[in-house]
Amino acid sequence: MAASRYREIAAALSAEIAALPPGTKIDGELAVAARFGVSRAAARAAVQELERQFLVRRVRGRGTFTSRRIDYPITSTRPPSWSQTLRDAGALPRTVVRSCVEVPMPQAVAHKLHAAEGSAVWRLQRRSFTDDLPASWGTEWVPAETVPELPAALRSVESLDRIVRDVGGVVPARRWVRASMEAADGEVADELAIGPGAPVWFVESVNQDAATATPVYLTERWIRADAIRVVFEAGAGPS
Amino acid sequence: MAASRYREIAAALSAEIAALPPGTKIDGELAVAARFGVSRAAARAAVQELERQFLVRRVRGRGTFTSRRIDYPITSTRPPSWSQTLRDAGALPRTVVRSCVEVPMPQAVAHKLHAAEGSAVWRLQRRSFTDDLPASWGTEWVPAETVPELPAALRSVESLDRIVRDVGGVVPARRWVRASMEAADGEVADELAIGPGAPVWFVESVNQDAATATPVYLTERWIRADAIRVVFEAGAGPS
DNA sequence: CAGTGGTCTAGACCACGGG
DNA sequence: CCGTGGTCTAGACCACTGG
Repeated sequence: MAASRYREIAAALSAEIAALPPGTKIDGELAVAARFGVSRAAARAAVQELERQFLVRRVRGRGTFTSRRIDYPITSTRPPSWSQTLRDAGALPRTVVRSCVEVPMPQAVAHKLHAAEGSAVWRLQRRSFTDDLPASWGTEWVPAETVPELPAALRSVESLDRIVRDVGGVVPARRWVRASMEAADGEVADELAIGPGAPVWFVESVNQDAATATPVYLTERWIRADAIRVVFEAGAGPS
Repeated sequence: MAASRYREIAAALSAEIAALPPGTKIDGELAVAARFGVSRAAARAAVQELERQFLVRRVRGRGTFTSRRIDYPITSTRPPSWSQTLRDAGALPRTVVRSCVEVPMPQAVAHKLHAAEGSAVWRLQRRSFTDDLPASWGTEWVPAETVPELPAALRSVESLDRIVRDVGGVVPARRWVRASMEAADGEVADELAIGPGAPVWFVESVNQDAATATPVYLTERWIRADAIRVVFEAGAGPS
């Protein structure tokens, strides 16, 4: 079963930090090694165990900190807004635009949006943070006719959901969504500041106007599994 | 970036094993250490990297083997049959009954099945294997009136979907499903033969009769994320 | 600059599985 | 019995962060 020193230590630390608020700095590897009288390698194994269980987050040069996962529910009823969903969960979302350029719509995107291939579309690449930690990275495809001045709009409002409501005059709702868990590879791992192989979500979503059922925009988003607890729910509720 | 010896080794091994059929035995830690001229710890780190990326599976006493994840799509259209879904993906599913007892229906289950609390229900606990490797473990709740002789039926047929079709005369379809990724804790880790903290799915599903829309049974299932690639899809398809 | 986590070495003993 | 992976020690150097 457990019966290994580093798991005992992990369990002890786990109990200690359970009540601490997220973001609290806790003992590092050397401190744990000294306190429990083990080598640094064993102490490291214990702290890595906590990291695998999403209980702590470690940053080289800074230290080890208590952590929590933010719930991110994906359902047909909830509006597909990253910022709103995270605020509802009590987190502080922040989104940084990496690039926003107008390009001819690729075939694959046109197919999903029921739009004409080659028509003008904004390709928006953004990184999102929760509580100042990188959590998500990906691309949104917004037809230029829906929001002609997207870069300008993004300077005052971070939420794409809000922009298409206010400027485009549509109410986004999920039309189709697909999600799976993957191991982060090179580019994704870099953008999310995690090691390669760390678990990440890949979520693809086509959003439509609630009134007209017309596809409005497409998102392709990678999400850190240690930062966000994606909960997928579909069908008639159990109640 | 990468720039560490063990990641270089992991990348080299990854390329080597890419073409091998799943289940092929490959070099162990000592062999890798000798071949690349590094310590066993570095070789171990490389092989663990491959394990995190779901490329190999390691078993103490036996060795390291190439691996693959089986796609397990969860959609409203596909029938909620574990065995059929896995066979469609080209895997060989096998299910072993751990226990099957008739109990009074708990309140939480009754609520989800729209049934009377305390009425007779089978509580079926099973483990499932794909290609003879443990992949899933969990509980199914089947009202006794639907399948009065469930233990007898299970002796000849493994698929619960098939049994309720043939004996209960209903056609199961997903009514409601909820899924999230968690870190395996004690009991789950034991049943799935993985270390604590390994990534696992928790999938809860209420299935109903396609014709009458009456809830038929409830499943609560833990799934090894390294063995099964769960893909959810909801809403009107992109095509 | 000191402290952190990331990597690495060269050993060691153990539990487990299969011949 | 031997080979496997799981755990552990006692060191070491490095890259990165913060003051």
